[in-house]
Amino acid sequence: MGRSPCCDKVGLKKGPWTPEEDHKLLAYIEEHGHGSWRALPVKAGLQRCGKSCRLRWTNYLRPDIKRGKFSFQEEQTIIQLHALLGNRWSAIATHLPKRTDNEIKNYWNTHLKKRLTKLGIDPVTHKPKSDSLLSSSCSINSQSKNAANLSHMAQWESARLEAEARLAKQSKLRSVNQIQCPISECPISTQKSPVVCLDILTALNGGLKVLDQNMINNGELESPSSTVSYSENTSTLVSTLLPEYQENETIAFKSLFNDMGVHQLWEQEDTRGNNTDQHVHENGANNFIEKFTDLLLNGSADESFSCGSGGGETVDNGGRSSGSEDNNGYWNNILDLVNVSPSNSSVF
DNA sequence: AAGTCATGCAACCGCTTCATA
DNA sequence: TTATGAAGCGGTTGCATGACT
Repeated sequence: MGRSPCCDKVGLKKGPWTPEEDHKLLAYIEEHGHGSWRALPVKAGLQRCGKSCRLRWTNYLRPDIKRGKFSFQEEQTIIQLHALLGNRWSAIATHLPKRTDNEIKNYWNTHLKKRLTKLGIDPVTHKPKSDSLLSSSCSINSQSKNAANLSHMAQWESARLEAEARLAKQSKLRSVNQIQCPISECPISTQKSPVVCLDILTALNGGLKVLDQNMINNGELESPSSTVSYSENTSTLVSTLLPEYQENETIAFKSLFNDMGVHQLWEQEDTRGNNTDQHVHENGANNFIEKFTDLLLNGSADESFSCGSGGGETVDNGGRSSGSEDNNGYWNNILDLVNVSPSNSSVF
């Protein structure tokens, strides 16, 4: 509610930090930790507001910050994540260790946004400004199939990234010594639960893709989604998808899935209508991930899931809409375009 | 050499979210 | 439940620097 008044105080210095100020801040935090940012400037002998100190520390002085040119891999990651998450720089930064949200934001605004624009791609929607970019080299039919495939893959990836970001956020809130699965009754041993939970989500994601592909290959379905995979017996599914886990862990997860009613999440979708309807498949898939991640993180499926929802657009906080249903199918194409246009080419 | 423009980045501003009394 | 303070976040600004004329 109330905005911090610290920066309104007269007599506080603004503008660029001097090396002396940096030294004072660094020395204080190294010795005492930052504690309350509001109280820090006085204790550290700085004529700055706490907010300014926090910013200087998090964006510049923190020892775990990587500075310098962004690698090609980092650029790819930013573009992918921006296509999925929009201008949620802090969420994007969680996937780029040692880079700050401010640095990523600046790099996007000064480099990547312009690069996409030059390539004829709208940096907001991540859609080509003209469809000709996508249709020039392939038939409309194969294009639509590819788009459907990419869209489906992107939705899974979107859900996975969102879950990862949320797990990362959750993990910050937990004590280092008390890492445990957000589900209070999680039957898996606590020492590796968060990682295991993310592994499970990732494995399910990857496993379902494999199942889907197998079915497409076998001519069992045309769409990139699988009704059968959704209604697959949960125990079989877990055993199939998670062979790397010890038997007792797999059993525990089977039990967990059944206790949580996860196996019913797909069935709820499947029983609503025609199973051959691709839209139903995708909704089912998204609902599964949505509810599953919510169950993992909150123990409830009530909270709306903002990314990759097959039935609607993505709206993040502040009303910035990124229209993910349409967007998700495009970012692989975008990356393909960017990938063939290296930073040092004349295009940039 | 001087002036102008473009670029990159650090820092600020103001709003939102979260925690707590 | 509400009010408040603190922290987080994203948009924007302003300055330093380099390129260009």
